[in-house]
Amino acid sequence: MAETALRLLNEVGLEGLTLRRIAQELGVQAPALYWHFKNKQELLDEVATEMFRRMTGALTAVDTGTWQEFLTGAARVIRNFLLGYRDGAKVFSGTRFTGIGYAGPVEGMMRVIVDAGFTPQAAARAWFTINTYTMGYVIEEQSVYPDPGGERDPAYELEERARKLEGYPLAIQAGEVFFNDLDAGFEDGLHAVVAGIEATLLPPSAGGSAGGSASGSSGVE
Amino acid sequence: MAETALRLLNEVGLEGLTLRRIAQELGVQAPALYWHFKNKQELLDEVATEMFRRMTGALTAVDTGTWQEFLTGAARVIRNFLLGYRDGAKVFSGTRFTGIGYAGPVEGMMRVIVDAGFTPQAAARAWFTINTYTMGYVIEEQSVYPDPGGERDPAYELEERARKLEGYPLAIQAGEVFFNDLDAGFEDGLHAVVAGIEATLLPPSAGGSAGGSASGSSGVE
DNA sequence: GGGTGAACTGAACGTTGTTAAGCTGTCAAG
DNA sequence: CTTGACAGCTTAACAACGTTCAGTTCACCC
Repeated sequence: MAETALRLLNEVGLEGLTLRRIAQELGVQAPALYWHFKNKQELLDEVATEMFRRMTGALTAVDTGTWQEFLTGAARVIRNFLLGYRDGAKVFSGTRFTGIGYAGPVEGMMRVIVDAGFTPQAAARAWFTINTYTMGYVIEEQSVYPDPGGERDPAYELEERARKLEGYPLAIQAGEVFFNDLDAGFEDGLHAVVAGIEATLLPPSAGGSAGGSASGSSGVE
Repeated sequence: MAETALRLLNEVGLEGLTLRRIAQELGVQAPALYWHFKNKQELLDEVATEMFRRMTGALTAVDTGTWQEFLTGAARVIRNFLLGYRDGAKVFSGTRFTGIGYAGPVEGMMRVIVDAGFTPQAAARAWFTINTYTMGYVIEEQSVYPDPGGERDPAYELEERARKLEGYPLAIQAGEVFFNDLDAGFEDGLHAVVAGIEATLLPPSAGGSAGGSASGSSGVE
């Protein structure tokens, strides 16, 4: 059922994923879904959980040679999976997992990082930072390339953009860097984040340099 | 009008921001809005643009002493602004700017980074990476703390979480690190990203170490 | 073979984004 | 002064959405 919704997601997108459409796909009337879910959000949570379930297979197969290889490998797996579903990143980021099926995989991944010499706290920060970057990147990416393997959204045509931004050469160039080679862009940012984790979160004992914590900043405007 | 919608956003949230509600706030009937906007998405684009407009003031006032100070300062400004609006990050990430008002500020920020010794390409990557991290972080953050200055969403209660995840100590600890001190979490990740940018994107001439580009990876599953 | 409960149907409700057609004022041109 | 154009709005309505509720079907069990 979550499987059906997930398959449908790629055909109709997130905003086309209505309860009536899902029910139709199941050969059932819409209100029948309420026997299985409290509301639509709970259905979406189940969809996200199913996505994560499918991820974990590839995720536990990631090379755990060095922690750098592991983190970059894991980030690539996550990105590729999210890109595999229409609005994948949006669905994933907007929902909470159901059940506790995620606990095992999370524990395993944390284990790898901790065994590489990170404190549990630093490991969590490292993992969260990598995840945050990956999710943020794919959300942006999927608004430029809305469907998996499809064409660029016409609103991002670079020539017209360059024409409009005449007089702002760096802004034009920035746009071209953003929107042209998204694979390379992800890799560059990923390498930066991993290098930064080594420089600021890995305790000195394990080959890094510093291992500080942070200050606090707050207040709006 | 975009100002009205933006003010309303903080009262009713993104899902409560209906056309009828906005119209009511303006002392007008809902279809009147269609004289000014093609559809709701265009209205939301205008809202996001207005958010950015308000940001640029604080953004151009960021200390440009070193590029590190500038990037961390800019990231903090962006985060604080996004946190200032309910669902701010979601609104911001789901919409494209209207007009070309953003071009000047973008050009200015790129200028700062380029003047610090980055190639235009590396500057764009650096800026994009910082932005991606910040957006990703705040999206996650605002799903834990939905309204500005408000309380944590009850779904993220840590004690109950710890009870459910008994037997997965690292997963429990990871959750506590995630959800407890989000200011410190942002700062830690931000410092890591900045340090990584220095290590991988800043050309050797300007005091860094490496300045490589990237490979390509692709394919789903 | 009557009862129990899971799984579903049919009809309906309130709300949403959006469209179409028509009304009201302002203001310049004749 | 009238006329007409046009910006800006209203009223009415539409299809589609998430959701609720009362009732129906069907399998299984004592």
